[in-house]
Amino acid sequence: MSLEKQIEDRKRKLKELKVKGIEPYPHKYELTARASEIKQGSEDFQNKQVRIAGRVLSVRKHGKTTFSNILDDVDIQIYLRKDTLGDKYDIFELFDIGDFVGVVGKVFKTRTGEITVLVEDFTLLSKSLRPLPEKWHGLKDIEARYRQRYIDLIANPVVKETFFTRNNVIRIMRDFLNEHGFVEVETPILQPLYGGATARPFTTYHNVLNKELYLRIADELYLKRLIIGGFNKVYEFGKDFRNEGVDRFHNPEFTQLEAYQSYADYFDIMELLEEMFEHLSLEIKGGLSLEYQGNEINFKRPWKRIKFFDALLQKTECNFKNKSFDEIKSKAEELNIVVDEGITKGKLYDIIFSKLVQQDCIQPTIVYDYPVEISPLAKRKEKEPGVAERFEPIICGLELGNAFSELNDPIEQRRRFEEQGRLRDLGDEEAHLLDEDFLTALEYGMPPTGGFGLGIDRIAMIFTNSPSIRDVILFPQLR
RNA sequence: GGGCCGUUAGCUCAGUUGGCAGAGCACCGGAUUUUUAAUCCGGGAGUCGCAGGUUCGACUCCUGCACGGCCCA
Repeated sequence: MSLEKQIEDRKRKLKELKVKGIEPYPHKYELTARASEIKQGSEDFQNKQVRIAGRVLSVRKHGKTTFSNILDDVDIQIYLRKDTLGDKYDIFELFDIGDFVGVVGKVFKTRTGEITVLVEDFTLLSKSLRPLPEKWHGLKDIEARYRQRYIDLIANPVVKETFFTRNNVIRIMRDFLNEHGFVEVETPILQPLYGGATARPFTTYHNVLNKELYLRIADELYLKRLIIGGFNKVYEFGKDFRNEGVDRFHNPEFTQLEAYQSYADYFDIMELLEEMFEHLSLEIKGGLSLEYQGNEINFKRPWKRIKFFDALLQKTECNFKNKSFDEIKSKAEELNIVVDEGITKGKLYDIIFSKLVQQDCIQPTIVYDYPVEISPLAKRKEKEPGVAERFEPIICGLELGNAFSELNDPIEQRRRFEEQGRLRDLGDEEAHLLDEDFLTALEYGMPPTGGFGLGIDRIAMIFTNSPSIRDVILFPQLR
């Protein structure tokens, strides 16, 4: 039957129910148990009366008896008999798969041992007008799963598990930081000037203020202002927005955790992150290892640590440190890396690194001491010109975040911004903007500080063994 | 931006060399008092992603477009 006819038929049943004086959309229903409690503690519930509710998933009718499964937090079988329900039994004829039903009845075990509620009374809680996907193939069409995630959640129970795990990741990290004396804050998403990352922004407009605003690409510069203001340890979970392509690892809006700790440097941050990931793995997986897309990952401290230029040296037998742009470019071409016209030295480093090194970092790896050209907010390394105190944690070839000893010298920071300005003039649209207000704040003095940003979606991918970022975002961006 | 693959009933999928549009589930009618992918009998359900082209004839071949996926940039 066509979809239209099926909807018509359900509306017909809706009318019939109303004619019989049944309200199809009542306001509430008192529960005494959840399906999961009944199933787990079945002995305690045996022969006890319960009130439960859920969405009808399947109906097996045998004349004067009917079995049905309803989906609460888990699904549970209910059993209706004409001899217990009398005339009311026939009302169930007007129920469809997808309807919400409330049930009063006694818990028992069927012949085959399945925990079941023998229905003594039932109530329509919400009439569904559209048919659900079929029961055992579920909903497979990837586009439909993303566009109509609510159906995906009903049809594919594993999806709910993924998002419970995502929730756990965030909760455990938040608890961890709270226990380590960090204070959670909220900073502006609408910013007059965007900064803190190398990316293009989304632009919007405030009518009353009559000015352009940007959706933040990072929280960094505001959190540092709070360090300047005297917060010793701060963090923020929030959405950042980057106006770039959409693929398996990128969604234009994504969740980031940023944290800053005063009097710390990037080595302290490395240890903090290692500890946090160990803790996360223990809490979620019950151990230090997990499988991600066929790779066995172990979070045990200390992680492998390798310097940016040493990693490149190992791969290419070429020392890229302190080389001129032309030297790096010709070496890249030698390595069959396509170099776009007008690329900057920093971008070139970035491409070579992600092509040659990042892919192969399967176990948790800390790559540190990045080229200063691509680290405009990180402190320069003492006695090592060209290198900044910056690291990235990489797992399964996935860049999970970014961390520095934060640059707190206002004069040096101004020079770095000015250098970014030159790159912008040469056409690099992702170069950082000079933020005069931030420089003013720095001029008041920022203590030595270590900080990090972590991509929460990617971490959720790893802990849920999801191949695509869209699997861990409830409503991912589609065209 | 480029390459490859996909789009057929509400869902999951077949569709042969270009020759009547198919199945299972779901749905509708009937039988059925412990089923669980219930079973049995009967039924109807389609803008074959969209727009062109080739052809006597297109789900099928060609071109363009849209949406999605993977890979590359």
